[in-house]
Amino acid sequence: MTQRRPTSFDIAALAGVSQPTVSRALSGNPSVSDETRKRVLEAAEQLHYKVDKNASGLRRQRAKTLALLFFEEGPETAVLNPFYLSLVGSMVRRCAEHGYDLLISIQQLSSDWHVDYEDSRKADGIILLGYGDYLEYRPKLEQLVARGAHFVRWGTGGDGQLGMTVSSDNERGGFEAATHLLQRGRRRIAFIGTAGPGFPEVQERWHGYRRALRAAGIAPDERLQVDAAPDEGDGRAAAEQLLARGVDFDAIFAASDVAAIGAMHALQQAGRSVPEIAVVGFDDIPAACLASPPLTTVTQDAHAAAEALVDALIEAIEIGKTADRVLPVRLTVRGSS
Amino acid sequence: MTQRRPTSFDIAALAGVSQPTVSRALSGNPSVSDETRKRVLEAAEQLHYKVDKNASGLRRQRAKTLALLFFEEGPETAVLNPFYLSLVGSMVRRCAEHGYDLLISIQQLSSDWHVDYEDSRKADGIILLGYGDYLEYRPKLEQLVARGAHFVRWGTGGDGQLGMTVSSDNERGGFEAATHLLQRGRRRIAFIGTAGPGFPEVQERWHGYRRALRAAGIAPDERLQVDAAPDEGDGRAAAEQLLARGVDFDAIFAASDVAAIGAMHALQQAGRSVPEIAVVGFDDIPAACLASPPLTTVTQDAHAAAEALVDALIEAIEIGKTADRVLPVRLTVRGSS
DNA sequence: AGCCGCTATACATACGTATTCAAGTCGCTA
DNA sequence: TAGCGACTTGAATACGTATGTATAGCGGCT
Repeated sequence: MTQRRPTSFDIAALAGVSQPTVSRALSGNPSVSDETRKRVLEAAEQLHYKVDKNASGLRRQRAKTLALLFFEEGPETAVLNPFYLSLVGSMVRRCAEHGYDLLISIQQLSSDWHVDYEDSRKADGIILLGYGDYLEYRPKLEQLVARGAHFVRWGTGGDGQLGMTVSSDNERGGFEAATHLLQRGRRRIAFIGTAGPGFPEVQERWHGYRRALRAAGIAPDERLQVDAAPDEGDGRAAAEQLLARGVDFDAIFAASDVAAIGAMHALQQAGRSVPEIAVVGFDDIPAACLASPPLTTVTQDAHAAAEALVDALIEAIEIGKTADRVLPVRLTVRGSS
Repeated sequence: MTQRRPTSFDIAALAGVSQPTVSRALSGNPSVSDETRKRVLEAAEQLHYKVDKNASGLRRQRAKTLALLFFEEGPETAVLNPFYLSLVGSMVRRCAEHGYDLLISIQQLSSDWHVDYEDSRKADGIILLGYGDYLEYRPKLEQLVARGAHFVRWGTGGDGQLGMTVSSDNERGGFEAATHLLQRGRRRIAFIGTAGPGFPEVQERWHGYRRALRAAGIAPDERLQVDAAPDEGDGRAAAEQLLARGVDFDAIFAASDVAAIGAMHALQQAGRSVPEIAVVGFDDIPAACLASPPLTTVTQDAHAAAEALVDALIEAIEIGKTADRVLPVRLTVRGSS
């Protein structure tokens, strides 16, 4: 009943050739004649033959698989950042175009996450996605580098970062968001987000924001900045804190959409109208246009980001070429500003 | 520099035993003495040894990997349903607890998606996630069954469904949603969602909704039902159509959160206040509490769903036990009703 | 002493593929 | 016609693990 799965030997027998020829024919080796290749392909088709991934991986010492690794703070919740999730579909597709599979994992599963995939040959390279404190992970990244592992991170490039990086033009995004608010006549623009050294992306957005203010001749007011993680509750709390401080403000630029949405909720709950106090976010997560009013935000092109990450990693694996990539951002104006 | 990756032979040499003993020690075989096992584990630790997944998979004819397959309608967009995405984190964790990896894929990549993973031994089983027309996929499911493949679907159990199924108690959810609206004094409750035979979950929710109406002595009015896919645009269009029909209604029960949110937008745009026309959704996607007003909805426990899917599949693979599972739902009342 | 049974380990092998090396065929030239 | 290269194909082998079978050690029994 459950007949044995066909092997390359079965194909060989059916096509009247030897097993190595089958392997060559299927992998596109040019030394196989067209005539033979055709017979082999037909036989393979007929028996529903597929190359055994384990055997193939064992023989060539390569898994043809990438690992996608979420490393976020936060404990058991397993609620992943929506922007990252929006990358997943495009990543899978891109991997498939290159003939790779995509394994998915999250941090904390094993304290050895950083080497597990490489060591067990589950994956040929790792895509790291995570806000959070890079400093904390630095030793692990160093270990990856030391082992010659291939990996890309989404985040911030440049200055002494470890490994390859793909990122949005965060500084530019911050600049454009703030400039937009200035053009809307806002002068007292609050910033919600942790601009500390552990969060380089946020810091860059903050730099862009300040550059815009300076360009408009406005001195940044420290009382208008509140720390907040990319999290609805944090955004809400940040806005409440702003209100409690009693400082005047007519706009908010939040370093993430989820925080921006949380802030809008707090404002509305406090009886403040939102387009009146303008709010701009960053990311353009799917939920941004579901908020009400729909959130003006700095759009990161998720599709391009996903492809850039995959392409960068595969290039590193296959031809050893490593180069950071910075993707353009664009402002998407909606109802909240 | 790049020293060769250690194999079980290296561990064996270091621990002063043979290679098979290493394999047995690491896999917990009880015939290895504690003393020996300890030496082996130490040696493995010392050399950073990890079992080669390809070799192991080849030998045991099992990949210790599950494939997660999204099959949704819609073309290139690669925007995946938020409820499904919210399952991912918990699935990964559960897989890891069982010692499995999780591969991710989307439909359309290959017309052979339904057999690809099995045939190439990439995965030992498949988790299928997808709304949409089961009828269309039925032949592929039949092929999976015919080949003795292991798979679970999220959706609807019962009556002649193919393979194993894990689902929410959709009928109950529909009943509770409608009952809640009735208790809020609503009498003319519209239903947004395609209750046709191709969408069994939606149909069950619709049945529950009608049962609640009947229980309250209300005759369902066909003009209060509008088709809509789980999609913001469709929800918006559905609400607009309701308004255009000129039929009176004081509440909407939408078969998905995204459609519900779309409907709220349409209502608000038309100048209708939302808690006044009450809206209830289904799913409890992360964005549901970000909407404004926050959406009352039927909560499906994503964490439980994820674990049930993984557990069911692994049980089928490892001990051949197959049983459908139905998960309870609960109503989460928020501002929209 | 001789034998049995039990435990802990070693030996040998198979999983299915990809690749190295050798060999065969053919056409062509000297 | 011998010989040489280009082009195809086949034979042999290695990848690293897990497991069936055999063996060594050892205590207890008659």
